[in-house]
Amino acid sequence: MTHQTVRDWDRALVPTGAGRTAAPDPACPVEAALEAVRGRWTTLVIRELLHGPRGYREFRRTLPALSDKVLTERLAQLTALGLAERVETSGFPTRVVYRLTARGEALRPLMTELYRTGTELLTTPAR
Amino acid sequence: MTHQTVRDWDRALVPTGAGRTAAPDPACPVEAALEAVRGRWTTLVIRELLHGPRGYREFRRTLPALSDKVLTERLAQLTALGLAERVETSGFPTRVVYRLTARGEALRPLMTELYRTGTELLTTPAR
DNA sequence: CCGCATCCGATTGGATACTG
DNA sequence: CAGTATCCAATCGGATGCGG
Repeated sequence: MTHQTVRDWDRALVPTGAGRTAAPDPACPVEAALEAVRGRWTTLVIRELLHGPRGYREFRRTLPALSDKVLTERLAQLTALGLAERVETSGFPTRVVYRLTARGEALRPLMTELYRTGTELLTTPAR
Repeated sequence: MTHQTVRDWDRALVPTGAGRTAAPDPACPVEAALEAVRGRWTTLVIRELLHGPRGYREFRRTLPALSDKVLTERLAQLTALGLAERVETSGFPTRVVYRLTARGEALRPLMTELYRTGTELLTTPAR
């Protein structure tokens, strides 16, 4: 067996070179995924969007303690990442909704896994 | 069909009451999972630990840009959450290693999923 | 109805120097 | 070797007030 730059355990855990970073790097898949759910309230906003399109005031209703500023920031963040989009209906009165893009739907398995892992952590005592 | 407090989509996405929070809450599984991977360099330290036990200087070698301060913080954080443990061998010279606990091993599927989702996000164009 | 602008206190993490 | 301690700049997020 010849020398290999990539060891077996390395391949299993980080299949591509992008995962073997020596420092935080936006090109690392793990960083990219975390970027999408980063910040307080972000996963809550995503959860709402996973339930379906939502108007601004619907967020304010289901997440009462979320301020205008942070909500605006989160929607801008998700929009900038191409995970959600702002849709303005052409009727009257004009209605604005935010909805997940196909890209945003890619977060569903991650959210499920976060939920599953978190449940495991919460149910198994730390010590 | 009678009225239900919990709708079907709700059950699928957030199986238990803990997932239907109206604000950020440590008791929410998603928050609990994110707490474990929170902070710059954290997933990199976890990745190293998923490869096996590591000494302090091994971290400094494989993650050269990681400062003493943050490394210490991350190891303390993971230890406090019961995800890693500090093991001091009784031989001479004394050797110190950090290794994942059984609880910490629970993060492996999450790391894999973060990697998978991130790869999907990086390979599908935002627009 | 759907936000944006500003202020400000708290948290974060990098740089640097020091210790058992 | 295996960390601590201190300082500081940047980021984050809550409160409040304004605007199309």
